[in-house]
Amino acid sequence: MQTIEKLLESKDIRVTAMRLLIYKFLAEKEIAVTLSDIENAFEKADRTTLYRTIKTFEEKDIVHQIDDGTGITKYALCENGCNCEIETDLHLHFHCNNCNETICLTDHKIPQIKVPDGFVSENVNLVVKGICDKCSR
Amino acid sequence: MQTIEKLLESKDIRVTAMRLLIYKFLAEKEIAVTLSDIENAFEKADRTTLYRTIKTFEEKDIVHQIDDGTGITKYALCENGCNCEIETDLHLHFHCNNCNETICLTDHKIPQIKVPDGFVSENVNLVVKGICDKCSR
DNA sequence: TAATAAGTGCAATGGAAGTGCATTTGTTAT
DNA sequence: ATAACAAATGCACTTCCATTGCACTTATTA
Ligand SMILES: [Mn+2]
Ligand SMILES: [Mn+2]
Ligand SMILES: [Zn+2]
Ligand SMILES: [Zn+2]
Repeated sequence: MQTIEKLLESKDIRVTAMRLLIYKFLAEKEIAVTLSDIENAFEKADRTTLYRTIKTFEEKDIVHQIDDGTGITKYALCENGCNCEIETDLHLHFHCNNCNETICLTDHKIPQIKVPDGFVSENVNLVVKGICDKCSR
Repeated sequence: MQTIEKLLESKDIRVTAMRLLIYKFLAEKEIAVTLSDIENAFEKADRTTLYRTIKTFEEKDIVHQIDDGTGITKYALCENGCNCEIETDLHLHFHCNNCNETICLTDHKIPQIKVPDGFVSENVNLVVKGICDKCSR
């Protein structure tokens, strides 16, 4: 779509074939993906390119990184106007113990967390683990 | 102390010199430790032994694992009667972006998190990042 | 004391993240 | 249009941490 190119340009990211493909791949995935997932989807491309593309997207706040506790970093597109710069993604993430998929619950914002005196909270990572909607029914 | 031996026995863990030492090491640390931390504290012992000791402790719910987002697994003693079996540690963890230390905030329980219909929450991992009390003053 | 099981040490493996450098592709200035 | 330059890509390699196989030692128990 035309809009993806506009989006990339608006974030000072040069439009390349690879970047468009990776963006589309992320956009049509409803779940967070690992680098290996991307690798498998683009077997012709080099791992490094995919890695650096994701890192570029991350720096420019197009994707955010998710640490769901599996030890493998996952990535997902940011919401429109998510402003990761200011506060890292404020929504919570759900990791399914059954299918091992991780999903952004973008409507579910992270509640205010109180910390003891002397501690300063800058951001919060909240991962709920359990059974996802696909696996529970 | 006598009590450590009793504790280990009550959890069906054989008492060995190494295990007592590692337990004591964890007990006197107020922060969560990495395997490397333990390794540095016991240079004479083999990495594998330390690793397996920690894993044994983990299985028997004497320590719990903490994923603070640094990519390196950390460990800390469970609270008395923490019952990790039922619900993984319910308290929140604080990671200091300055000194890189991670601490259990055992008094600060994780609030109830609502998830969408169809999702079943089994447990929650909550890591707050910011500046710790030692670094903020 | 012999048989057995558990604990420990050494070596090696595997997976994922990250980096250096050469090559290719795209942009900009002449 | 061409040359000069900068960014993107591909390949090889490295590092770091987690994990395992197997031999050896130490502790239990028969
Ligand atoms: Mn997300
Ligand atoms: Mn803890
Ligand atoms: Zn699922
Ligand atoms: Zn600190």
